[in-house]
Amino acid sequence: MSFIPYSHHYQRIRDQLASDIAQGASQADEKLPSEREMIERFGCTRVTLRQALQQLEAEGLVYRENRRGWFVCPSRIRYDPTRISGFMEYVSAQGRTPRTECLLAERRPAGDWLAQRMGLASADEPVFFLQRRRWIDRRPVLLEYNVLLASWCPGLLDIDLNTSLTRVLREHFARVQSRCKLEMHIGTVNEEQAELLQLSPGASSIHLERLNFGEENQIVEFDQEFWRPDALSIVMETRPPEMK
Amino acid sequence: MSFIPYSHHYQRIRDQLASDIAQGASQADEKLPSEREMIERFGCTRVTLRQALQQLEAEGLVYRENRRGWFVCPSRIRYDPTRISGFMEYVSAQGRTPRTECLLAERRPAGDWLAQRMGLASADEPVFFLQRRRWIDRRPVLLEYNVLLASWCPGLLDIDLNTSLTRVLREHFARVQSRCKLEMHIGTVNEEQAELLQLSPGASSIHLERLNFGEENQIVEFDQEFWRPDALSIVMETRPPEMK
DNA sequence: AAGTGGTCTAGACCACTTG
DNA sequence: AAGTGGTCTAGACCACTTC
Repeated sequence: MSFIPYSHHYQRIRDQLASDIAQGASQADEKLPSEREMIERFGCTRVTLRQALQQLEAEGLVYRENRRGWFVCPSRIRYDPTRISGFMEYVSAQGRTPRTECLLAERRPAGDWLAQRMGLASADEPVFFLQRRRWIDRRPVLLEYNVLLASWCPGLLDIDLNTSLTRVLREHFARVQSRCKLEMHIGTVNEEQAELLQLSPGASSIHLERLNFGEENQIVEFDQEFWRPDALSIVMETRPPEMK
Repeated sequence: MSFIPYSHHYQRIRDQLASDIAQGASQADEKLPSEREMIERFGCTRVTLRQALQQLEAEGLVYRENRRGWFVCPSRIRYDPTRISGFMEYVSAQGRTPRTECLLAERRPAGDWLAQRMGLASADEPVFFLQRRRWIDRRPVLLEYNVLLASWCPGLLDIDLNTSLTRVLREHFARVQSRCKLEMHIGTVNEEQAELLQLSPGASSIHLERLNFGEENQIVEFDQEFWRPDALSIVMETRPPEMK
């Protein structure tokens, strides 16, 4: 008898589910059978099955909706966070259906934390605060918080924001951003964010922060983005730093 | 009696461990007590304790070394993948101790896959293939695979590569790279990679691919990097695209 | 109302690391 | 040799979604 390399039960289950998906037995965004159906098929306990599913989740092959079940991941969206082009544009360009939902839009004083982050002279400086949720096809993939200097785009709140902010700024205010500073890392979502993204509490996410600069090289916007980690592939091209 | 919001047992355990860490009861890279000690302290089963630890792992507060136990995460290294400056430089600059270990360095034909990826005329084009492991303080955090056009830096293999590749190219070959194309996403490591990074099999990682261009804007190098996801914060600054 | 996923218990065995 | 973490079983209850 030939030697068969040892592999754990959950690994074999993972492999079977992965090959089901690869062979197209399940389509993108399609729901997998219930856990109790799957443990019958694989002859294991739920603990073991869930270990296999969590592995596939980390690989970006399946995703979970809180208490709703497991689904097959669609392919990733390619996203260049250094480009000014908006979500609506690049998702459409990749043959998918984007949707933007404005959850909150208000004027408020910046406050200490933001004033420091944005280099404002006063914590009373008025800003617009937006919270938006963005979808690709059937799935919410991104929670976005925008903070804009109110003096830079007065009257922003009178405009429909369930769309591309880039375009609104360009068309209503003739505003274009020049450069930005980015920071990103892997983290988790809090309870509120989990609910909005239909994630299980404590699920992991890609956290992205951006400081945007305006025409005179002043800070005009501060963004935070929380992405479902399986939803995107981050791409960018650089040019060499210019000599001074 | 006031209403106390419901929270799960594993969440309370998470909170206690998190506050232990925040208060400095455990230092960076210090080992936590064994799981069996902790379940005694918390009065739960190992399943529940491990759920709490996996949550903290996703947050980047603790990390795991396969079969060795759980450790407290040190702070993240800030890394700009668009900069040419090397690992050794920016890790030192942040007050940490970097180490580079060259695991493999050989000359070989590019092969079909790489030839296409790098836009080479022939699959026989010779390249140097390097595999290096990089450490921060006591911990391996990065697995790096470099493929360099042999004609661009002949004799590279005669040089000590347990150091900064950037500096070797600059000092021995007077080579500087101009721009690059980046792609990154969240994924998992395979078995070999897990072992080299002392990760549990199937652990998640940040996967980064880079195509580097030389002086005449030709592709001269293709890299892949696999990072422990808790080890870094990716930062970058952009300039606006130039008008044509 | 039925079924689902999320949480949890109380054990067990094994391969591997540590002393 | 002892102890550790990784894997796994066979259940259970509950909150929530779906029908």
